[in-house]
Amino acid sequence: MTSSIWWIRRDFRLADNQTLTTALDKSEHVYPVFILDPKLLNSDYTAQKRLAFMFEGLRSLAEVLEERGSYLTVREGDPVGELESLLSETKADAIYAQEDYSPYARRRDEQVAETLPLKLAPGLTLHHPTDVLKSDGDPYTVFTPYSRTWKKQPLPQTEDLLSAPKQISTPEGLTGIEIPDEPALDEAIPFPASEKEAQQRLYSFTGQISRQLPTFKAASVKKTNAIYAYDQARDRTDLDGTSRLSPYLRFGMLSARQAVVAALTASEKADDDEAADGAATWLSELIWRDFYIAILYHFPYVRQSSFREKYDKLPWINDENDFEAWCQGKTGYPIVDAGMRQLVESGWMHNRARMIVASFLVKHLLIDWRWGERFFMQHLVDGDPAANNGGWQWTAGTGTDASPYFRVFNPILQGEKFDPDGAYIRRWVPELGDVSDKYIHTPWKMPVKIQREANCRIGQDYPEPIVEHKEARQRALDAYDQVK
DNA sequence: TTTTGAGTTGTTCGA
DNA sequence: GTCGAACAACTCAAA
Repeated sequence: MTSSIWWIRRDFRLADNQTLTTALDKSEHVYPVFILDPKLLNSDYTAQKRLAFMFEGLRSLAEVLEERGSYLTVREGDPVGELESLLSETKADAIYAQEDYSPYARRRDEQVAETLPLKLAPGLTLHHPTDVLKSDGDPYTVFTPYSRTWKKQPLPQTEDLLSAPKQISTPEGLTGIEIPDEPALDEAIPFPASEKEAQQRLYSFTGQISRQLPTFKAASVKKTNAIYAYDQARDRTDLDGTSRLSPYLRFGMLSARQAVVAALTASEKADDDEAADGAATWLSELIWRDFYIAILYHFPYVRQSSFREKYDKLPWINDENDFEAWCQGKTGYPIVDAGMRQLVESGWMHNRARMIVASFLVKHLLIDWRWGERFFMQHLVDGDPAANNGGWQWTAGTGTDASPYFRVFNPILQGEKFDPDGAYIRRWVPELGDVSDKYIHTPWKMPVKIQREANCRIGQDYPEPIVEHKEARQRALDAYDQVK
């Protein structure tokens, strides 16, 4: 009778789970275990909303495990110590876990492996960070050639996806703690936390359903095939054009492989150029995810400093009041404030808005990108160290194939382009609710009479812009000039 | 080793 | 309103 432990970390799923499947192949009994790591529960980068999503996800996972004759055991403490006692309590002879590539996770897993039988399986990314390398064996630092090589590696097909096990045999008697009730996932966070929800969203977004996915009622899905409009619609903050799958990929309620297979299949079925572009662009986003995970794997120092050393010398101003205004969504630039309030209220921000607010913080306010990176991690349900760091360094121009220094987003123009009717702004900045289209992106230009009519007095109901765009732009260009 | 082509997501200015 | 060029130089990847 062999037993093993399935140590769940970022693979909250039963379908297409190489870790779980291996554990079931190699052993008769499998104990699903989750360990609450105090270091991750209480760090500077912890988000209460992300914890809430995680706890809810654990509850969902516990339910589906019970439907399959198993149960989830939750412990809290240092992973090495907890796993040691779990091994002795269960007499298991192996621990199976999905490999994780962040610096903290790698250090933790090395420590565990020093004394305990830890076996890692792939699944977080499509390709392992060491599987996509230049011909000389060095890692890529530019996305486009990386993605070319990524696509040349063997890609999965529908048949490769692993079915969810119907039965998991877990002997009774292992005890743990209750999954915490607090923080709770409130209704403002539009992400029900379950594998089933992830599969529904993948289906509604790509129109692809694979026989290996857990069953659900396809009839309940209304929106279909947004992936085919993705190329155009994804940038519109006022539309629902993105996949909204990031939290599910973050916790592995969806595997990278399931997402890639859906993208490739959708691509094959595309019947015009626009549809094909949509599927290709979404696949590209999935490759970006692998890319930034690989960057953090090969260059772990990016967590602390710029990918390019000289940019550590950027003359940041780091004004606390400016930062506070940004955090609260009170910069006086409607599109920036809408994005920040969406983040703080709902735990998620539209990708286009992320770029706009990030550019504003780094370039208009000359605040260190690490402040913004940390704030994002403190609020994002989908917060992932690799993607978040990569995105911030790209915006700041300090990273791998970064945004050119002279590319300073104009928050007015960005608003006009990507929220043309101001619907996104009015949704998240209620004090601008009655402001007309003419002034929605530049409310400070309203004459006093119009302000009164719009129930929005600038300086009282809604702030004056904290910086003037043209001046701030020039100040940013000068600052970046000093590094050159 | 040298050379060459290319690089996510923009803005501004002047014709 | 629309359009193309300039914004700089640098580093990377691959031949």
